[in-house]
Amino acid sequence: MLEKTFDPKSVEPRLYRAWEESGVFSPDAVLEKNPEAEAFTIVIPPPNVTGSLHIGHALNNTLQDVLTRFERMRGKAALWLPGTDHAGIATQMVVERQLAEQGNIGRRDMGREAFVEKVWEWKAQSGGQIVNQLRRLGASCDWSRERFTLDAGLSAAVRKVFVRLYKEGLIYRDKRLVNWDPHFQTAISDLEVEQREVDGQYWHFAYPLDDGTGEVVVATTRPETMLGDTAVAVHPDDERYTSLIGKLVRLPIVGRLIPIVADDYADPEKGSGAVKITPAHDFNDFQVGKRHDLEAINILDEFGRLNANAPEEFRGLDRFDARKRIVERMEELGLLRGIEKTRHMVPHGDRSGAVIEPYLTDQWYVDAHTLAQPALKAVEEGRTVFEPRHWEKTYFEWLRNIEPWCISRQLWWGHRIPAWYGPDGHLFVEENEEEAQAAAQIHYGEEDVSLRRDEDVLDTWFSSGLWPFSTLGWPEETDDLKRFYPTDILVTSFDIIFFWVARMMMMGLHFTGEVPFERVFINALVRDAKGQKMSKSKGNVVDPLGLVDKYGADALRFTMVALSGPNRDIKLSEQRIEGYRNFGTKLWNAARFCQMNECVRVEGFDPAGVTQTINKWIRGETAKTAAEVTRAIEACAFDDAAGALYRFIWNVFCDWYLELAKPILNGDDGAAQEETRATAAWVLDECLKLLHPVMPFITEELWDKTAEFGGPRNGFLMTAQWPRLPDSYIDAAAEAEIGWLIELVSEIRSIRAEMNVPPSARAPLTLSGASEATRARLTRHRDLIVTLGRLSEVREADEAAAGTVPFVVGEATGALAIAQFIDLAAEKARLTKEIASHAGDIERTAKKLGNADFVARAPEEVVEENRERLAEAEAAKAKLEAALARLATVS
RNA sequence: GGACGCGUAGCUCAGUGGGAGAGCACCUCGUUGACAUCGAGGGGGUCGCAAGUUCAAUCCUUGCCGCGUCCACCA
Repeated sequence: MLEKTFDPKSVEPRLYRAWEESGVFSPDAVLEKNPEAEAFTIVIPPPNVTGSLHIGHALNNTLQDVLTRFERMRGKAALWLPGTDHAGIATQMVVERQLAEQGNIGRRDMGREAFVEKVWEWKAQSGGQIVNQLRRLGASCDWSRERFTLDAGLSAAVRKVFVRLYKEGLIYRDKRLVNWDPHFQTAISDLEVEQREVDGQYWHFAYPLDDGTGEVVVATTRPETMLGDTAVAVHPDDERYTSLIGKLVRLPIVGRLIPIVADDYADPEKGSGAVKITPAHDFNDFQVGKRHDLEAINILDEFGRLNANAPEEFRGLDRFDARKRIVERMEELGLLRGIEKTRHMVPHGDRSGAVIEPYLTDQWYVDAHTLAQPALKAVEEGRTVFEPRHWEKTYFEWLRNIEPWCISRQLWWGHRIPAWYGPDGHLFVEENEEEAQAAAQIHYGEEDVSLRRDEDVLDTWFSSGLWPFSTLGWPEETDDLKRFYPTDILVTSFDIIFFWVARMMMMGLHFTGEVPFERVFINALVRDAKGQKMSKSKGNVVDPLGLVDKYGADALRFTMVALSGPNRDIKLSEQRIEGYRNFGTKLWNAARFCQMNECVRVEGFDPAGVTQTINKWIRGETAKTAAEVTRAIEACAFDDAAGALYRFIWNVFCDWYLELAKPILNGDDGAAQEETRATAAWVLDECLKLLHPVMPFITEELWDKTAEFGGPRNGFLMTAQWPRLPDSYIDAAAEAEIGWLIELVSEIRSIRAEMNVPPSARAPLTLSGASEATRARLTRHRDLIVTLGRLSEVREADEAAAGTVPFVVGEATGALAIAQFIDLAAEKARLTKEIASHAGDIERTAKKLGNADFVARAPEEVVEENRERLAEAEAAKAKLEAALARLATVS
């Protein structure tokens, strides 16, 4: 006998282990039996190796697992390829912090090799926890194919890609302004910069004209940058300044003579209309500098301190100290013309939180513009489709305005750039040192050349960009690559469309000639119950593993699926999870009911052959549900799938079918009983299959437990065949009949409740005005109606008698003889209200039908539908009016 | 400044050119052997506002109001 409730805590780990050990997560299990099986592939968005499972992962990975389990059950060689990302900055940060906590010497003292070794040690010990957390969620990843972005194979792929892009001219070195993170002392890409609004000030400085005829006032929020000023720009059409163009100002403190140039960049509307130009420390100024051939003077070192290009007194000062100092000095010089408070956006490093400095350095760049073109075309042509579709606009927007991608990082943890410099600085970009040596020997014509390898590593996203094909063995022509690439669908969130999706498209198309995935499903962002973004600082972060502990993985999974509608945000409340836990319990108890009533699977049972109306009906409802769930998952309409499952299992199977089956199961018609038992068992099995992708644990457990009384199963539910039920299972006559039955019982219940008839009171029901078909139905289901309506008997009558409570079902009038419970006033009110409601309906419909344009222009079936509605409403109203009249007579 | 999205029941959200839906919450009743993590019933909405298209608009178009997100911007 099943327990009263399902116990996820004991079942989940046991089942997961059983699945994993049996090898069913791997597509190889399918391919062994059917080498021709169609492939289905998802590569996981590799979580950071430093990460732990957050609610966004729970959502994202649940959806991937639903798709994978679904396709696996449909007989495909389904591969969900897992792995983790080495996460350059994040990991280096974690390990550095840990070294500090343990009182170790720092990274720099330790040296590169030793430090990298430490990171690998850390990875072996505590890295990749998240992978086990995914297991707790029930993720059916093929762990035998697990990859790491820094493993040997992926490293080889990275080197190959780098060298090829370099030789094609799509990777190059350049000296430009980069976003410099003084905390980590590395360049970062535009995407890693986060604009934050902060309090700031404008300082207005006067720069004296060299000829002594006056001054020019400029404003800045970064006074220290004035030390690197090499011009002042004014708009060519700004009449206030036309006479000054070409003149020189003497830069205060520094004493450098700098020109006043005319440039469209200067906006007469802003500030004084004159703007200081610091080409080495401002992106706009850099462009101005290029146009006017200005010197770019770098005044900072890699820590953000003032360097030797600054006057003596400022050297070595932190940029923010220097800022104060500059303001003081300008004030002393009498050149501070004003201070203005402001709130403005300031760039910060997304990892370090440090204020980013535009900084002039040599870095490696990818010609993203060139690579973007095929990536744009592929989506424009629909070779890759985003869902929801509107995200394509975001993708286009970014790719059409893409800037060169700075890929070098001054870190130690990552893919070291395969570039070597000869003694004269000549570059050799090769996949390994031997090849670089060989190239150098050819170049220099000497035997042994001493080469120095580039110190930098690559942006983590460079290797992530290769993920869909590098994980499958590229550049080798592996069987996996042939079979599983391009992948079918990528499931990810919108915040990495630029970082990751776009880069995979660029790299995938360039190196394989094919799109890396045919569909991109953008999942929602999980927020707290109030709709706020979860963040550690707000303290509203929900721990998915805590929820798994409390409610079970299935409940969390169902919640994620049920909330995955077309919206961009998901507001997660615990109440919702609780509700879906209850749903699992409901299913569990339905199985328990089946067990108690010996609803046992019958080998060779064919639902097509059932004869009982309720069995024909539930067979059709099951088929409809299977079709809907299939359609919904195929379309990534996850909420629809969850809704269809919930409604069918709870509101159809449990609320009605099992209730309707009770009289038969307890009755004495042996054949009907046998058929109903077999049907109930069959429906339960179909429920388990259909629900399995969303709630794998409880369904697998029930699959196993029901075998104890239903005979052994042929393998896991996980590998059972997905229901494919023919439309012929739907029987219109049975549907109409059960629909009528449900309506009748509902009416009876409704009246009983409204009249406060005690459940123990059994009342007789009469039915008048019934057609022959209805009378036949009545005969067939008399026992059912009596039981579910808690009636004493059901009679046919010529008309509803006085002292009864009437209601309308179809063409017939039912009447409950519950005179002793009738509150005349309440009953009068009820009838009046219902009559009014019909009257309203009649009025609206009649008006519509009275409109000649409507009758002439609306489709015929709509007109006909309205005519029927009008007739029905009029008939019902008439019956209720008659009842009201009788009521008046009685009183 | 540019782009995108959203305003439907108290809350969270589905939905459709032709009679407004679900879950939760709320109210009433209920210990009939699957289930109180439950059952039966009920109340509750001029579908943000305005105009337009249409025989017909919650749905399509435009404008407005409100909310949110992303991108750009440190004169």
